[in-house]
Amino acid sequence: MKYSELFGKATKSELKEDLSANAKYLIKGGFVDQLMSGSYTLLPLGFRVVKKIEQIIREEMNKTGAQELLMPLLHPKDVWNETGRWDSAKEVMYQFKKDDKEFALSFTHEEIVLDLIRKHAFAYKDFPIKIYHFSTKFRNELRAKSGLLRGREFLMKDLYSLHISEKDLDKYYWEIADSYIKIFKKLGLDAKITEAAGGVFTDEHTHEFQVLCDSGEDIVFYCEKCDFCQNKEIATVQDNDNCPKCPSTSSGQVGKIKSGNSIEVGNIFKFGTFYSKKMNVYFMDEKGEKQLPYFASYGIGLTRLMGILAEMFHDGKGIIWPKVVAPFRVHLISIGKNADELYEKLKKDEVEVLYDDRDVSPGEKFADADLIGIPVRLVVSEKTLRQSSGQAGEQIEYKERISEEKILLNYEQILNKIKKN
RNA sequence: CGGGGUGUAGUGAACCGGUAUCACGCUCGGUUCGGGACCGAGAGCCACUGGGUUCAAUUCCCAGCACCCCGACCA
Repeated sequence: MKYSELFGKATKSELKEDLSANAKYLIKGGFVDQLMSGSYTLLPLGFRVVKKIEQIIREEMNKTGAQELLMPLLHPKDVWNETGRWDSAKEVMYQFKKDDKEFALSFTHEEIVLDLIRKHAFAYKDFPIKIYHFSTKFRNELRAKSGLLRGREFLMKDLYSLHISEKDLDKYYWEIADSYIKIFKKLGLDAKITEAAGGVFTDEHTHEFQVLCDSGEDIVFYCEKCDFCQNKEIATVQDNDNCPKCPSTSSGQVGKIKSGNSIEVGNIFKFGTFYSKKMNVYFMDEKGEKQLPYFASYGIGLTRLMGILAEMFHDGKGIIWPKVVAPFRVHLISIGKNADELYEKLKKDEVEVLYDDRDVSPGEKFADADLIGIPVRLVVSEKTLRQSSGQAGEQIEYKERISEEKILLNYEQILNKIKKN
């Protein structure tokens, strides 16, 4: 992609001081544009990041045997009345009337999934069912804030699974928990599985995936040694307590409880047969008897993840994207002379490259490259050309966003470095 | 929903009871070209909306709306 042709470029404009870090860098870098409070356009650059996150999640979901589909966002009132959530969740749900019919914009899909199941699955042989989609969620947050971290409209991956036994549900539930941890790890995030309250989803406790982060709005109590972690809202421990989960037999082995701000990056819910019963979802078991399937749902907020990554991985100059989600793999800058040839070569070798071919000053190109945060920066200039004389082949300056070190390499070396990881 | 703040050009700000200024950005020309270059010329704001006070309102007052921050609440 030639940067000159990209829609939604970085801006030199000053932004208001009180913006959260993720909003500031994502807006300044040309990743997103705010339409209204809690609602953002993903500009081409931001859309690429979200698509990368989506693909990582998709691959992990598919590995668990889940199947992707796409469900509607406009829902009739009836289906929400079946579980009583038309009323009980009306605070978060956008509800409206049109031509005397009542609708809601989707804030989740449990009811929709169950309606689907009762029309398409009847026998124990049809289970387990694991279906997911990526789609927009609308939630009437009392207060949208912190840029992409809490919006009223955002992208989410939601997975729903149905099982013929609690045991089978349990097994898959923890498989997904593992899968989530893997996903977050790939994104460079160390997420803690956290016991939490279920909100409008369930009265039972659920598991959230929390990432420690100063600007997070949740507070978690966690063990410094093991994976024990509880959300403050239900916490049974406090700072400096001995961890209840650590083996307490050998003294000195028990971790202390610490607390910290955190951001929720995912959430998994076990519903048992609660919703199936409300919605009359049954299957025939081996004995020909009607049974209620066990149900669970699992969510990850994609746009929130992009926000968290920007929030956590930046310096004073801009974002520092993890390689796996960076909008491009390489940021190519030309100074003085054009770098068209190198650009074409990289494209031919299937390296995702953003080529800043604009006729602007070197300083501006460097500043924008730092702001956009692509992992590798390549520079072609008279200077690198001069330094190439006597070398075998043309030398190109190579610099990683995370480091200050600049080195000169030839094309093959650069390709190796990029392809290596 | 309570508390606080802000609405003036694309962005950020200034001023003022007599319809508006600056910086950045943008356009054109020229000079530049390794860390947000320089010179010159230009375009661009019905001052959020509605009402009130006044000879006169962008300015003062009231209401509404929007956005931001704190809180409550929530994935």
